[in-house]
Amino acid sequence: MAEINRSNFGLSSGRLFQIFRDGQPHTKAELAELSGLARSTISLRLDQLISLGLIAPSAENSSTGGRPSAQLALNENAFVVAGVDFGASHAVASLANLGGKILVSIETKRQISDGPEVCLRWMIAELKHLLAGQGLSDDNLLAIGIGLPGPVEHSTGKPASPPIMMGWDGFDVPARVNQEFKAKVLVDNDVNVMALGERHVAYPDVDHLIFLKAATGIGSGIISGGQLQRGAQGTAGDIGHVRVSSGGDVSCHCGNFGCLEAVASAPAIIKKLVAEGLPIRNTSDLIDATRRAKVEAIQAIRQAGRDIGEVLSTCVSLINPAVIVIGGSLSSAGEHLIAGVREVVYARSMPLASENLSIVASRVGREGGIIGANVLAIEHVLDAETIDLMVEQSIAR
Amino acid sequence: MAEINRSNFGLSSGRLFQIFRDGQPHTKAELAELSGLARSTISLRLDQLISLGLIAPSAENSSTGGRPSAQLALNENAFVVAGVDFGASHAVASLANLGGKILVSIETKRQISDGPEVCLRWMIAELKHLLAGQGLSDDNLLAIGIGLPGPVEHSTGKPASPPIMMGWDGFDVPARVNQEFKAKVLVDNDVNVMALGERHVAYPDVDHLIFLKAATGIGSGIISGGQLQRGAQGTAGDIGHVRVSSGGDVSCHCGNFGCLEAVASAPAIIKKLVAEGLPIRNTSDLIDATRRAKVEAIQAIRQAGRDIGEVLSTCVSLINPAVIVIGGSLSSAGEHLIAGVREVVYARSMPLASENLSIVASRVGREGGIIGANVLAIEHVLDAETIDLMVEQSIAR
DNA sequence: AGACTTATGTCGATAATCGTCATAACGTTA
DNA sequence: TAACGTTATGACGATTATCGACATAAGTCT
Repeated sequence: MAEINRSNFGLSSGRLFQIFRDGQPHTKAELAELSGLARSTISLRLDQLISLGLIAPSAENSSTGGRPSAQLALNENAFVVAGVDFGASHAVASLANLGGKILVSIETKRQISDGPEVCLRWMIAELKHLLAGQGLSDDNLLAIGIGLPGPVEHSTGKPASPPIMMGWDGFDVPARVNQEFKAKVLVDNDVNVMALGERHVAYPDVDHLIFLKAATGIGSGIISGGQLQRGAQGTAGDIGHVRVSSGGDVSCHCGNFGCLEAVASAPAIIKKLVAEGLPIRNTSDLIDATRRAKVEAIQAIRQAGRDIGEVLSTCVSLINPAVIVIGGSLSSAGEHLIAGVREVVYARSMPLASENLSIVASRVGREGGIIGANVLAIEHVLDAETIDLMVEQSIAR
Repeated sequence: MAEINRSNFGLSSGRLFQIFRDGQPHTKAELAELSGLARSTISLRLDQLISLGLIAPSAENSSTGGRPSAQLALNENAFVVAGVDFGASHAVASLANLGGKILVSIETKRQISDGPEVCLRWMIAELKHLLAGQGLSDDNLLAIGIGLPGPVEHSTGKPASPPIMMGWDGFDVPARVNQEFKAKVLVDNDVNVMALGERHVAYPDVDHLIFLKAATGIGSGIISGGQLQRGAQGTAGDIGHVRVSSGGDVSCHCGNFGCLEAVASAPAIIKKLVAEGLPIRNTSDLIDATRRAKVEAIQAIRQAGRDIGEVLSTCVSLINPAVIVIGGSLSSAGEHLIAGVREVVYARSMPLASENLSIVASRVGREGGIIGANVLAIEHVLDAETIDLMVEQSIAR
């Protein structure tokens, strides 16, 4: 019957579960030693997690002379989460398993400036559609991660004075979504979300990482001390409007002069090249030009890299990261952008801070947004407290 | 009211104790409701903490119609910790209670370049002396916090390639100290330590704070997300060698050009004023000159403030702090330095990041170092795990 | 003084955890 | 193939930890 196993002391089921988040299989004996609890107690706890589906037997262990130990591992397919990435003029919705593997995704052209009601209605309809396509009900969806192109107060899920998101300011995104899904809703800045995605895929063990996105705008997501840093108002990492030396008195749409974004963003570079007579209309034209080894384009990209590097060298002094990842559409232009970044950062940084610093191109690329959005959701779902709550509820009924 | 907060289940004595770290008195009923445990269980836990001396009855509560509840609060005098602050040419050793209140301190002129053996031997002798003066034995000292003027790998307590600390590179400070004291030894950069001190005294509830020290050198301590950020190599916050626009090709002792420290540090300002013919030999001459309203000195300090502000404006974009504290000997020069900082930071920062930003002078001043060093020690002592360990050991005997 | 209210400590009841033991599952050896 | 050694597992009684109720203490109010 419903034995009430309240984990009052020591490791609760949820905290025990954290051990499995590395994705590796573990034996009961191993867990018992790690936690200091008796094997029989561990068994009880694991039974709870197994009955929830979160843990499942994995490949059998080879014998060490006696009965082989059963291996248990995280069951990535126990539930699904959703990851949604809104850009300025596009949107992607996706479902992923608990391992962060994208199951399905769908992209559309959609203006963020259409406002929250329109955008979120699209998202909700699309998620319901994707769930149905996977043969799942709404209850299988435990959390929804959303990336938005502007500052977000993550604790409440409300956008904060976003410059390009008309109608979104202060809109209670989780409340709106929860009218349709009871899943937990996590909202964050899109660049923060991309930082999470990059870390999840390529640098799971790095605790100090800066992700820089260079595209129409320039922004960064900062992971320091293993945690995403959001700052007091949720604007941490907003480096697009830092003044750079080559900025001079170039005016920026923010109202100031000489901002990084005013000289090194895709529109800024295009504007400059057009003034030089090159027939470049958009970012993909720009990328093409660098692929065709058009000298002016390459030089412009490289200079943008130097400008970005100037700001990043300050970041290196401040944050002392182990890895800087360069992403965004501009980074598709081969190694030219990164070469410029490296040139300046390594010239300007103190030896101790730069000797173990890697400056690399994004490995996940365009998928970083939705992967990160899913990671945002997964981190909530697999949190010890969330798991403890699930265990409790499953005992209650 | 009747909501049982089970997420706090598994509340060990150490974790229960965390509630008392606010220094406020609490009643058993309050704790029981907060933790979801029965009052009788709470009583058992509290008995353990009381027998350790960590908790003690405080002022009686006024009755609300029935028997008044007994109030319990953190007993700040249960143990002592030590805080030691090494500067380039001076050193301070102190003892404090668990509330961070300095009990005694002693200062001396001492060159850090004398090396770790000489400096630490002085420290050990002085601490033994101070303890004896308080009528305490070595066992009453639970932890020692040490601030050093250079980068430190906090996890190991070893200085990392410090520029001005000859002989300290890689020296195992905790191991040396533990030859004499069994107390836990925590080592960190002196500016990080000052940030902790400032926060403890003046901004206990602020989770995003930057402390800037402007003196012989320029450095900063960054508290973000409630935690001191140390970076991958322990050099986070090292902003003295960020290039500033007014730096031009002024050479810096680090080997680079145009560093903030090369134009806005005390020696840099003095050098400039001397070149203008003013009779200024050291920092206190400089401060005096500003007190006597010497225009050249005030202008130089204000310009230093602008230079520092230039770097801090980038920090604001990156970290999005709620408070920036300006400390160090240069900040003693009235409001001139801060005025320069404010001028640039508020001009350069985005509205959302600056509307709730305070830029203020250090309130603790010279004592910040030792207070912070003690806080470093206290944070370890009052940590849930440390307390749990103490409880366990007291049960064992 | 007596009724009422609220906090506290005690103690039996109950639930959670532990430790032991019989058993299961494997390899090895006779 | 059977017997034996080895190691993991589940079950169950023993042990602890926690809970909940109750009697009592210490106040206020009438």
